[in-house]
Amino acid sequence: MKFDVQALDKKWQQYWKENKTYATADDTSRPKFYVLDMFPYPSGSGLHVGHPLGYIGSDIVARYKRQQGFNVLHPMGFDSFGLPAEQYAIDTGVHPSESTAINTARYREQMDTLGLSFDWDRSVNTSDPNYFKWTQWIIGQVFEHWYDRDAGLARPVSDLVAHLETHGTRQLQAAQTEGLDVSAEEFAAMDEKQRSDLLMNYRLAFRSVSYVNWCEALGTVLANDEVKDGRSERGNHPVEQRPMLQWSLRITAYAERLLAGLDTVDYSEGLKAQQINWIGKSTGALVHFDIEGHQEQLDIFTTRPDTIFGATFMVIAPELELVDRLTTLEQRKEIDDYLAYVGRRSELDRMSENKVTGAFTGAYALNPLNGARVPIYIAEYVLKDYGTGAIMAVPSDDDRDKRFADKFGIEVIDVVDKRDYPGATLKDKVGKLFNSDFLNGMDVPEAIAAATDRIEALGRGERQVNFRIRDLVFSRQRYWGEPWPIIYDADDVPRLVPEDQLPVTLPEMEDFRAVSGASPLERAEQWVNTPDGRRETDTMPATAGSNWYYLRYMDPHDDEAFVSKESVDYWQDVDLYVGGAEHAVSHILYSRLVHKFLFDIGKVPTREPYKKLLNQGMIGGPISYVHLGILLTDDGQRHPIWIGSDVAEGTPLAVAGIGTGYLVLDESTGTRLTPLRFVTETSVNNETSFRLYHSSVEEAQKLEHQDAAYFRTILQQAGAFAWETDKEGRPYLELSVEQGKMSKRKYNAVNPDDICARYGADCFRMYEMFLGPIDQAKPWSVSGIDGVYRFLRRFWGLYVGTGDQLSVSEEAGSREELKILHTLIKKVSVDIEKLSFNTCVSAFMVATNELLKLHCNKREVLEPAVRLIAPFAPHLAEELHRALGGEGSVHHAAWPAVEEEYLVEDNFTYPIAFNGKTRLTLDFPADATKAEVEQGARAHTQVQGYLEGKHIRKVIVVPGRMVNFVIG
RNA sequence: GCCGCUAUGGCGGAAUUGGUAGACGCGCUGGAUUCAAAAUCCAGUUCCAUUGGAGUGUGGGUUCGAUUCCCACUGGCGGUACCA
Repeated sequence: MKFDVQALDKKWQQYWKENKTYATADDTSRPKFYVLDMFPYPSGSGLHVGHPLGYIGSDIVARYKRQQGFNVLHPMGFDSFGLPAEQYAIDTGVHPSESTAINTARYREQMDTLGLSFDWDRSVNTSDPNYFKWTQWIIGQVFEHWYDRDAGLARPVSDLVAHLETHGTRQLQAAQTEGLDVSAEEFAAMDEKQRSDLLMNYRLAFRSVSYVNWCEALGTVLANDEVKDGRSERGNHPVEQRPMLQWSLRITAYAERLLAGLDTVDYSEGLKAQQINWIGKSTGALVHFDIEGHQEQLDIFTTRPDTIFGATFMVIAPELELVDRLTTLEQRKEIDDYLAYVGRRSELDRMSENKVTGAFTGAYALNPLNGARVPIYIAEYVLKDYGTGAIMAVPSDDDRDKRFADKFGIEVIDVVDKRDYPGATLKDKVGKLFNSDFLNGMDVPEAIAAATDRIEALGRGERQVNFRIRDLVFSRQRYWGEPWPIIYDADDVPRLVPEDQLPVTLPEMEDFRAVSGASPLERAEQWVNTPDGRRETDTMPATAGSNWYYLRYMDPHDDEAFVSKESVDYWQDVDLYVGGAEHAVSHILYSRLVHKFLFDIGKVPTREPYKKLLNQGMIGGPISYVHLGILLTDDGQRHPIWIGSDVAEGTPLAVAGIGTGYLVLDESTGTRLTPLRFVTETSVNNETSFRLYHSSVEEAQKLEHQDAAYFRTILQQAGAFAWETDKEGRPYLELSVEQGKMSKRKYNAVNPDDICARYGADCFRMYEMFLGPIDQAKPWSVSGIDGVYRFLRRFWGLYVGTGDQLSVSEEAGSREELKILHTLIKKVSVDIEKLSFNTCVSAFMVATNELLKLHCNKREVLEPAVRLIAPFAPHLAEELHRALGGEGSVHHAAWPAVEEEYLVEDNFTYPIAFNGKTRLTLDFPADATKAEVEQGARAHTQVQGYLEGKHIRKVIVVPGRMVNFVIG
């Protein structure tokens, strides 16, 4: 038998596939363990070395649990609906289903190459009609339910109708789009359409006109998490806010439960914090202000009702309809001008320049506590979406209000005395109230309660909890997604497609382009027009399929339900979920939402989908390309500079030898930045800088290249750079290398296949684990993989002699050898549980080195070692296991048990410290008493040398730990 | 700004949760083997000083003893941002 990694990989991968070694049994007698990886979107570029990090980690856990006798569910599937495949189709004419099938096959092949133990018979694919039938079914259920705040759960819409028939909206505590007041009589008088519209106000999947993120370039609306810095996450296109009629999911109904549930799950603090942030709960009060000369009131939300006596003006969001009604004749022009200005400002403008702007409406509100007359302004710093879209402004205790008051010359009334809290900022909730009537002398927290009590007593408001989270916009004007299972009848009443008619599949189309907000599906006339009415033409976002997929794996071929009751009762939830932190907010939050909904309607037995979540760290690649940017210096000069890829325009920079300024558009090329991609050839592993030679710039210019035009500009401007000369006299620039996320776009992706082909899958797996803690970000570097390869060869060498013959002896292992084995068993078992895979690998190395030193070849020691390494190096372990005569696959062989007796030490080596500094070590029997150790240590000649001429103040002896002499 | 994570040799990282800092691996140095190279094996490798000292981003503190706990900073990474 030879150490031929390529042959071993091939042999055993083939065997596992043919024998379905990793098939999950429907054996409910054994305890279950569910290890799940976030399924990938199968992009055209395949896996890079960053992907497998999590897959390998979860695979190790799956194999370990399997060997421990758990019935392990470890599936993999594909999130195959989504924008990129559609965009690719538009660009190339290849149908998304075709490109998806090709990419999926490639991913599967790459995963098999890594020796991952997935049960492929349970694989799911979100664009498969047999799968999305159930995505549509679930959304249909969401549509058929409303949220009862009294009961704290989702209830069928039929219950709501019953309530409306008897009580109208009275006593209805429902999550709703807007507060409505309808009596039972009025409800009874409504026709179908009116009722449908009314119910829409309460459905958990509902249609409404609201401001949404519209992306012109993609021709679709986007969810908040698909927008980064005012641009689309996919494609980096500008996004604007537009009022549109869209489907949404009422996630706000679940905000409180999504928050509370975080206490019951094992997620990292960082991840919990992100979710908490996103949900954004804040407790305060809703206060009604009268408006002078108007019937209606101005409602505001504040977390600081205590500062109400310092409210010297009100601000409302420019978008509110109220603005128009409040504006006086004299102020009309000013307000109209301001509204026009706001209309021109994009999200991007707002973010990049944070200016103080606003306009006075001419109207006045009346302070409900002291009747003070306060002017009402509009300003863009007040957001229409948060709270009521209006605030009482207290310039004495809020930075933004202060800036506004300063600019518009508005009075400031100090109401909180913060002299006792030096360093406290305006917003900190500390200090004593003054200038505040009945609140005077109170501390802020007390005053908040007192002010709220008074406001409630006067009927001028009530306590309120506000959330930052917005309802989830759930329709897309795209082709490649699940069609909404809705048909509008002749009266335009939306009706759910009955279950027996699901799935609603996509029509075949030639051209998927969305035209000005109209879904491409609208052009599929035959498909749209059904005997029952017109089909909804919007599709669902990619998250629709991914937020419940973990349930489908439990019962992937069920035709009767998305998951059978028996299956979900057995598998319950995911024990360990592994995936990238980039999905920390959206994906996890949305699947928690859907899970809670399914819990409410009795379809799942657990309240949370994922017990424990592990975010693997990103493996960065060196971004070995640079950009040309233009630095506009403070003196108005423009200088070309080299910058990293992540520097955005407008960034202030200080460049040595040039000066300070900020980055501007490269007008000569009309692009934002100019990428230089040709430097990738340079090996930049482990370097912090690399040399860009002038000659390579010239060469690149000659290439047939999409960026060729840019290179000319670069050469023209190259003179501005500080070229240095190397030993051979060639001019070069010293450029820094930055680490960044691997992606095809950045030309820094490393393909795992190449590494597996060269070193074998086992080596690749162990090397990725050896890189460091799995949850930490780290740069990819191939240096060091040789060390792991050498280790595997040495490990192999324990079993197989120089003549490629098995050289294992049946002789009993020595106590020393068995100690090495059992130390290893303990270390690896504990560390896998801790998900500390890097230390497992080094434990294997240590044990191997020690056993080699002892020339150990005893079966008693080596046979269990094979079972230990099996989760890490499955191919090599399987080969050795069979060679040793093992029955069946090593991956079903029992995990070795620790025998503590071998770990007991006769002696303990005590560190002997003087004033805390360790100077020497001494051996004493492990069971020596404190006094014995102290006596023995004092008697030692070397110790006496240290003690000579010194006064011993104290001796600390901790048995089994250390000895410390405190001397002076 | 706010939130979270993080900082240890030339590099990736380890340290039983307050008890021998630098495990393991890379790299480097020297040696063996070889005609030679690769591969392999052996020894060394935190820094400074020929004995001894210093040392886990910085400054303080608690302790017999601190990489670990507390306080105040600084840098890096990630998230988020007129959220009232």
